[in-house]
Amino acid sequence: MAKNLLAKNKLTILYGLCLAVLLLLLKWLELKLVIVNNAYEVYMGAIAVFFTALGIWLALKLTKPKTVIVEKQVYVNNGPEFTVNQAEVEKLGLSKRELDVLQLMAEGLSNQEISERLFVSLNTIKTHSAKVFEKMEVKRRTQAVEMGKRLCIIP
Amino acid sequence: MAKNLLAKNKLTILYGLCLAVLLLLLKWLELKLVIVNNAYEVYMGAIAVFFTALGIWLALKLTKPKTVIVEKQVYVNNGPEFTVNQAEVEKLGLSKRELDVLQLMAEGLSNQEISERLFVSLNTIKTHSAKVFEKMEVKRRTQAVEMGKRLCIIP
DNA sequence: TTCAAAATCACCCTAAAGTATGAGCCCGGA
DNA sequence: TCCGGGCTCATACTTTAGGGTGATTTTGAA
Repeated sequence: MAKNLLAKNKLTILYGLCLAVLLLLLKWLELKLVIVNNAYEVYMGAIAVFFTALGIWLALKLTKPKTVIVEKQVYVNNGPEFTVNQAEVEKLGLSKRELDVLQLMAEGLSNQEISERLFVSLNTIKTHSAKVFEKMEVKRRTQAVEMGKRLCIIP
Repeated sequence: MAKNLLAKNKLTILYGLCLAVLLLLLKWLELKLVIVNNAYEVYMGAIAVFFTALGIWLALKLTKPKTVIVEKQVYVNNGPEFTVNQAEVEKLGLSKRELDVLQLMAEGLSNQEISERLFVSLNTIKTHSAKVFEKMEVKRRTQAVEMGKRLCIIP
């Protein structure tokens, strides 16, 4: 957010500076060189071309790219032998404790029961589960368990 | 393709016309009105602003919208075919509707979503789920799903 | 040592899940 | 015809889950 504003301000400042420099240049030309009155149009044209280019450049720089989300199917094998898919765990960024909570969730325990099993408070389990849901991009514990099993994170 | 070219030419012509008109206007002003020499900068500024706007407009009109393709992975289970363990279902005494509800539960759906999927009210789903829990002798939906999978009642 | 992430816990509030009870409708079997 | 089971829905209530925020402590890596 802050960076974006900075970038925009940078461009605005740059733009203002360009204008100022151009005007100074014109003034200088007016004072130091012989300006034929008939050459007005040339200057006008030059300015027009320059600022058109600047406008185009600005537009190209400032327009946000449109994002298109393409779903890519990934097939998951769920053979009889279970081994924790460590790669998936790391990809999701799940910590040890979060994984513990997810496993106990998958066993059908309530948050209260999980907290008793792990010797921590109910609030702690709520925090962990919330983080799990956030990282796995799900809304409910049932979905988290579903996904966890598919990804071989839990048996 | 042809239409595209036509459109581009149209814009180019329009652009050229704009420039010509502007120059004519300036010439006219120069000839017919009193132009204070000190007002140069004002005209320059006006031209700059106008052509910058024109450039931005041109860029926005002519460029194809920038697209960034983001691949989102969707995990799909392609395990061996699943066959319902009918014997277990009968042993538990689960009705067809109760089995439907259990299956959708296993997919991580909320009671609300299940009710919408089956075109019945939320209360009906609550009744079904309560009966499922009673028949399966579990306390929570997560436990029901766990047991259902173990008994091969659901995939 | 210092810094960031992980882990812990609390409080408040809303949403969802689950419990209990009652009731109406439909269908197939006794 | 009557009965029971399955399915539907409702109301009222309690419990659990989940969201949001903020705080403290622990710990591991730079």
